Amino acid sequence: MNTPTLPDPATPSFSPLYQQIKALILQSLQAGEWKPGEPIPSEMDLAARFRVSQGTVRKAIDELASENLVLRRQGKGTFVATHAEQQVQYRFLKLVPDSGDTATEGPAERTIVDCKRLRASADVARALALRTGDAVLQVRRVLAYAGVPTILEDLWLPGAFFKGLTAERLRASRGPMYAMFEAEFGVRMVRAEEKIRAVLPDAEQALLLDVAAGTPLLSVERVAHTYNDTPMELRRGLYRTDTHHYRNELG
Amino acid sequence: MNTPTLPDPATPSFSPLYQQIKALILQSLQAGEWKPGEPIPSEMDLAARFRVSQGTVRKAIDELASENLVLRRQGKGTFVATHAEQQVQYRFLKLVPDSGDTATEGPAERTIVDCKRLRASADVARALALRTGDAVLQVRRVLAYAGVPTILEDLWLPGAFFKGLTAERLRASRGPMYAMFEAEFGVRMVRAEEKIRAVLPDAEQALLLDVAAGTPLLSVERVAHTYNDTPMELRRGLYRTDTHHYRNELG
DNA sequence: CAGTGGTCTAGACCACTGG
DNA sequence: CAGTGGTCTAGACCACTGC
Repeated sequence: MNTPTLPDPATPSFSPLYQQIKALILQSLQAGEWKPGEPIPSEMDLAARFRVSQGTVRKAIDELASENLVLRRQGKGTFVATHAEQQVQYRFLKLVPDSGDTATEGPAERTIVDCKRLRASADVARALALRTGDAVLQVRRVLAYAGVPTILEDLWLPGAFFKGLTAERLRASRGPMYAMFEAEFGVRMVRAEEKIRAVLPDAEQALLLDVAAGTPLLSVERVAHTYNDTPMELRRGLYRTDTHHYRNELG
Repeated sequence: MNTPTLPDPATPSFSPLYQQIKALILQSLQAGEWKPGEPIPSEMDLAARFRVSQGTVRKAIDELASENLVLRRQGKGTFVATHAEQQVQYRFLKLVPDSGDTATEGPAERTIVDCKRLRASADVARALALRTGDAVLQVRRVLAYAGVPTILEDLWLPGAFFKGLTAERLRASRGPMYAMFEAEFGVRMVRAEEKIRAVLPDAEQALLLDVAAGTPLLSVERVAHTYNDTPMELRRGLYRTDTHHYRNELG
């Protein structure tokens, strides 16, 4: 399966079999051969399909599982990961109540403030790997916990992938927004990076979050990616951190 | 190696061989059988020592490596992880310059403001799993980049483990503080969790960071742990985020 | 009970490092 | 060149799930 070439330290020209198998499975995931939540073929089946041993398929799937692209369940099978999971809902939201008790808090009350199509500004275009002026969708929403507005988010999506997304449709959907993106638009967020700062809100932001003008807030700028590291969403969040905090684990 | 018991779903009473091997290796790491930066025995040697196959040792070490307790280097061996590594120095510091160019920035200029022994307050004691009133060491320092004070940190260490740590000794040490902890006190930080908020500085903090009173700052409270999840440091950082930001990856 | 993922073994061979 | 970690195979058996 390796292209036989002369040894060349500069361009490694060597990729283990299981990496090649992983790439093939990744292609099928990306092509939508198996839908989110569905099982992929068993290790034995995949081994037969690719003409390799079960152990090699296993190692390929191990990596996909460690990247949260796929979910193993002993005795049942291996399933395409989804943001609609009950267990790991809101995988990308790191804001938790100071009590730590995210269970008792319950889900956020969501208010869509705005949802409109417009042309990408320079910085939005850069973040989404588009050209300035390309069509983008802009959404603004507020999340409240126990009636207290806590998160104000502006987000931008490439218009080409989200045709037909409206404020009504956002309001109608239940559960995580990323789960809706999977079901309605076939777009799955797989990885993201965030830049966090402390800022002061402008007048409009202060009003929406119901805080005084001088209240320090957490600014969280996120770029979320699909497969292939394609950026698919830019999100700028403002978090109140008087009753909540951003929780992070360092390994 | 397994204690044979009747199947009991409630108390799993089953632990795979490689987990047991991992625990044994962990014990040796903890006991200091191999020092930070040193190689541990080869997979073959460990397999012989524990009377298991190389593959089983391999899987045990794989997990230790994925938890950054150990570092594999093909052709050379497996080494006890250390904070003194040139590559991954400041593993736990997530504040980066907005340019992203951490290389050109160079190391921070460090100023030890204060270092004293005192008795643990209730909240410090709780974080460090001590009793209120136990001896702790308190350190305050400022980190500056290109002459601009950017980080103000207060940190607390359990006095029992850091006998003889003084401001002079802190000033004398080069490189990451955690590397010094390893070399001088045999304490290795392995894992940490951070709670992040946006706050306003008090007068003294504003002075030390050379910012106006109303400047929003990132408050980063970290609890760092050694092996066994023993908390060994409480650190409260204030970060300026006008030229830097806290960078986080979501998987 | 059959089918799935999970563990364990033994052995062969490959890629990388250093002397 | 010998020694290390890294890959790959084939086969046996175990634990978990659902029918």
